[in-house]
Amino acid sequence: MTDASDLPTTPPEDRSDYESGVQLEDGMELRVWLRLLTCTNLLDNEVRTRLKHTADTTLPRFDILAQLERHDGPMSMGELSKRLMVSNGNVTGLVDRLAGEGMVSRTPSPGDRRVQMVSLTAEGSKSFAKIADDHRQWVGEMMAGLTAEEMTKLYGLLARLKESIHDAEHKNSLEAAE
Amino acid sequence: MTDASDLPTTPPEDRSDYESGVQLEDGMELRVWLRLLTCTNLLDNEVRTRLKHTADTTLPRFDILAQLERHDGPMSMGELSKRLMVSNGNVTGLVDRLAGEGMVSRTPSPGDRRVQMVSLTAEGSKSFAKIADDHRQWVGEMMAGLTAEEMTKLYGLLARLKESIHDAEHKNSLEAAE
DNA sequence: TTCAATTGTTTTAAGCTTAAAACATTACGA
DNA sequence: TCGTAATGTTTTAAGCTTAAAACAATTGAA
Repeated sequence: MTDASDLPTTPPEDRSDYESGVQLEDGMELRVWLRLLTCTNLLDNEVRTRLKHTADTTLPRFDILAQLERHDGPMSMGELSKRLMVSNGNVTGLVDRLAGEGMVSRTPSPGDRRVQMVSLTAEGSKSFAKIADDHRQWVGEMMAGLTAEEMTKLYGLLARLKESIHDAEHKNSLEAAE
Repeated sequence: MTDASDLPTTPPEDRSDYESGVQLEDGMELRVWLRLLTCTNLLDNEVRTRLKHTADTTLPRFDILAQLERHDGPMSMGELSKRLMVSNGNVTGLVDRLAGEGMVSRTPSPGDRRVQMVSLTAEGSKSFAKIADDHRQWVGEMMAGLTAEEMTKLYGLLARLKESIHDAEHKNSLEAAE
């Protein structure tokens, strides 16, 4: 647990604004995209920074703990990889580090000797609970400036965007298949 | 330039949906955040994939070319680093690779022997123009499902969110300074 | 039964990223 | 002038990420 004296004396530079380079001729699509990127990165960087300062951990490691907590019981490496939607090799490395920190433990599956089962240790579970609370609070703070109505509207528009992207991807893979 | 036969026969897995793990008790803020992350990653992954397939390059390298093109003339490593809002060491590596590909050239500054000036080669400039066009088109395609009105609303709400995050950051650094 | 295909995991090579240390050069004050 | 502080860049160490190769174990068909 780092105390406040470890924090930088000057606030970290804002490294998240992709909009500064918008050109006059750029269309609305590009502007929306860049602003989306800006917002996501502002939030993402803030969460990563706080995670580092308050819990000395990282977002990918937190994500592993979250999956294990949710699943409630040991999970195989492959299952973790699928749920987190990252490569197998990536999970191997992350679990290595978490095991080194005493947050998770690895045991070979009794049924299938290829399989490694991963589970939260007591410490890992305790640590996760604390971090998840903090995380929820941080995100709440960052969005405190929006009214409930604005959040609902934003949520809806993002759903529309998500659909639109999925459609475009689908069209694209049809073209590629020709 | 890779041809279509290099594309995977099965579409790449969707590795971008962070919303699958939303819990009943999660608040609206967390939901908005996760959907924001989902949309950004869908777009981001799609752009990176297409960049790789059509131009065999990466987003960070494209960003460097974009800065150089916009600036219209040689730029120092430090200036690049500031504009891209990434570390100096990062720029060193990226420029190394771009120079290896013949996209940019490095020349020592005549006035100050510490300074390295970077400029686009003819090939780099040509390559950038092509990629930038493609990029604009891709983003357009992904947002094609939104009406102009929806895009405007989304743009506005994201501005509100951006403000809200900035406010929260400001508050947080005041607390840290106590 | 045997062996080839499949499945689960780790390793490797490459790239992106940062912070901090190391280096090189310039600026500036005593 | 001299030496120290500041500035610009690169290097290093560490972590995240992927794709592809390597390994290990299991499955299933001949």
